[in-house]
Formats: sequence, structure tokens, C-alpha cells
Amino acid sequence: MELEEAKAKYIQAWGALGTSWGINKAMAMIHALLMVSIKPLSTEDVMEELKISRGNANMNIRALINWGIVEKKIIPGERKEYFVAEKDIMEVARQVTKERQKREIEPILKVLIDIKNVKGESPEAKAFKTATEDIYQFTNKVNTLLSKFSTSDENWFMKMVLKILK
Amino acid sequence: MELEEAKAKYIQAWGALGTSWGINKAMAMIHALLMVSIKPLSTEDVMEELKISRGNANMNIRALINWGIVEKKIIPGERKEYFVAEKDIMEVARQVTKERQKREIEPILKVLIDIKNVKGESPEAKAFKTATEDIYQFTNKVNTLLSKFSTSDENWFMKMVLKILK
DNA sequence: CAAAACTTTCAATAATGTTTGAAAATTTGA
DNA sequence: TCAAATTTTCAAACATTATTGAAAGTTTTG
Repeated sequence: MELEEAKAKYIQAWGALGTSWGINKAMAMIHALLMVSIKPLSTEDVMEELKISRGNANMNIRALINWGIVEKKIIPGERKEYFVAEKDIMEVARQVTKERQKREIEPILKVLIDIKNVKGESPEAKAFKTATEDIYQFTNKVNTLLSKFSTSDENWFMKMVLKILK
Repeated sequence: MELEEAKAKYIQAWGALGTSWGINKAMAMIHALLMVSIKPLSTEDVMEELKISRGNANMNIRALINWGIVEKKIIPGERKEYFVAEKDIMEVARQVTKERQKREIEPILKVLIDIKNVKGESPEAKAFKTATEDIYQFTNKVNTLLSKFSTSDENWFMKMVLKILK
């Protein structure tokens, strides 16, 4: 397979994956493009490679920077801004985890806690309490696990995986 | 808080969560409704509680059954079909993991394997190989982990979590 | 300081995904 | 077998989200 073809395949696959993960296609594709690019790319480069508009490129590059997985790279003597992706896949995973945790796990935990003071002793109320309490316990454990993951040192996750997989 | 209010809050929160996970709102809400319902519900019940159309209710109940987290319950003497949700949150997590693994992890693994036979020895080609090889290794580990999780006995996950959290 | 180079914003538009509702298909009971 | 009950399907309407592109804003350089 030729390099160009492989790159295109990879970028396209990553974009599709993003879509089913609540990350928009452009954002995922830009990230993929920067991940496999040997040199920093400018907004124009990204626009051209992915055939997307200036506005779209700009907004999604900003978003990636906010997520902490892409950063600006100033090239001396160049006026344009260039961008590089964090190349360490573990670090990417950690940052993405952190973002998603903040956006998704924490809000549902809030609701589950809030719901704990539901009144009533009817079978319905009791069933509700049990069901939501279980979900709360589970979500909380997941949350703790993700917290550890996203703040831990570089090798923690791999050590953990290896430990589990024995 | 009154039971009705708590239920509504929970269903609504779960629906919103679904949205950011590529699961549609109706599907997530139906699941939530069935989770906290003490008795099996018919399509009509679901339509009425969530104020959604017959078609919508039907399609999403089917989808939940496909995911293996809701099942039909025939009530003797009743012509209608009734539905119950898997109540064990661990089992739900396991099924959802399995589905997502099949739908998302496996396709990207295929692409990553496919991409391994990219030609060329240029720095660009080498960088590409390294980057995608790392991603492959990582994805593969995640995949193995999820496989273990989704096929394991009931307490595996909790044991694992406790082990990790010490 | 002015013009050029570049970045950001955002209203309009396009693309995608969801929901409806009524018609068709299927199942059930007599 | 028939007709009532129920489920399924799917084209059209609606809703949401993503994208464009041109204009406004900012920074840099001479």
C-alpha cells in the first residue's frame, strides 16, 4: 500500500470512529492528520489535505488545543501558526478521558446524588431507589478509576492493564 | 423529592448522556424508563410515558433488544408484548461494552492491521508506521481488556476495580 | 502608521440524524 | 378463514449539528 493511501484510510477510519463517539468528524480527522504528519502543519495545510473550509479548520484546531492534544508550534521566520499533535497515544488517551469525564460522568453523578432523596416507601419508590443506587455505585467506581487514570504517571495504565491481563 | 419528579430527572439525564455517546435520546430514555419500572411495560406504556410516537418506540425497543439489555416478556392472557430491562447494571455495562467493541474497536483494528503493509522507507513513511503501530498496540490492549470484561463472570470487573484502587 | 498576512467569528446553508404517523404486514382468537 | 389486535415499516417532516465563506478582527512588518 502506498503511503498516501494508507494515510487517507487511517484519517478516514479515525474520523468515522469520532462520529460514533460524540467527537465531530472534522475534529477527529484533523487530529489523525496531525498524528501521522512528520512536520507541523498550518491551517492552510489542514484545509487542503482534508478539503474543509477555513472556519471549520480553525474552530476544530482550537478545540483540539483546548483538549490539550494539539499545540501551536511557532516556526522561526514564518508568520503562520503551525500545529503538532501530541504523539504519545497514552497521553492522548489520558486527555480525552479527562474531557469526557468532565462532560459526561460528572453531570450524571450529580443527578444520581440529587435523586437519592426521593420520598416514599411504596414498592415503586423502593425499586427506584435500589436501581439508581446501584447505578450510582457503579458510576462512582468508574469515575474514580478514570480519575486515577487521567492524573497518573505515564506507565500506570499499562502496568494496570498488564496486572489485570496477568 | 417526589418519585415522579425523580424518575423524570433520571430519565432525562440518561437521555442526555446517551446523546453524547452516539446512542439516540429515545433509546436511552426508554432504557432508563424500563430500568426503574417495577413491572413490564408495553409499547403503549412507553409511548405514553415518554410522549413519543409508536414507530419511534417500536424501533428503539427493537434496538435495545438487539443490544441484549431489554427483553420481551409475555404476560399470560395478554395479547400485547411487554418489555423489561436487564436490571443488573454490571450486565448492562457488559453488553454495551460488547456492542461498542464490535461496532467501533474491531473496525479500527482492521484498518490499523491493513495499514501495516504501507511501503517505503522515507522518514514520512517511517513516522507513519511508528505512529500507527503505537496506536495499534494500544487499541489492541484496550480490545483485549474489553473482551475479558464482556465475557467474564459477574464479579470480575468489581474485583479488578478494587485491585486497582487498592 | 498603513498595508499585508493571517486568524477568528458567525449568520446562512447544508448535511445528517430523529421522529412521526399512517399504511402494510403479521399474529391471534373465534 | 376472517376480522380484530398488534407490530413493523418507511417516506416525509422536523430537529439538530456541522460546515461554509465572507466579513471583521488582529498581528506583523516595512
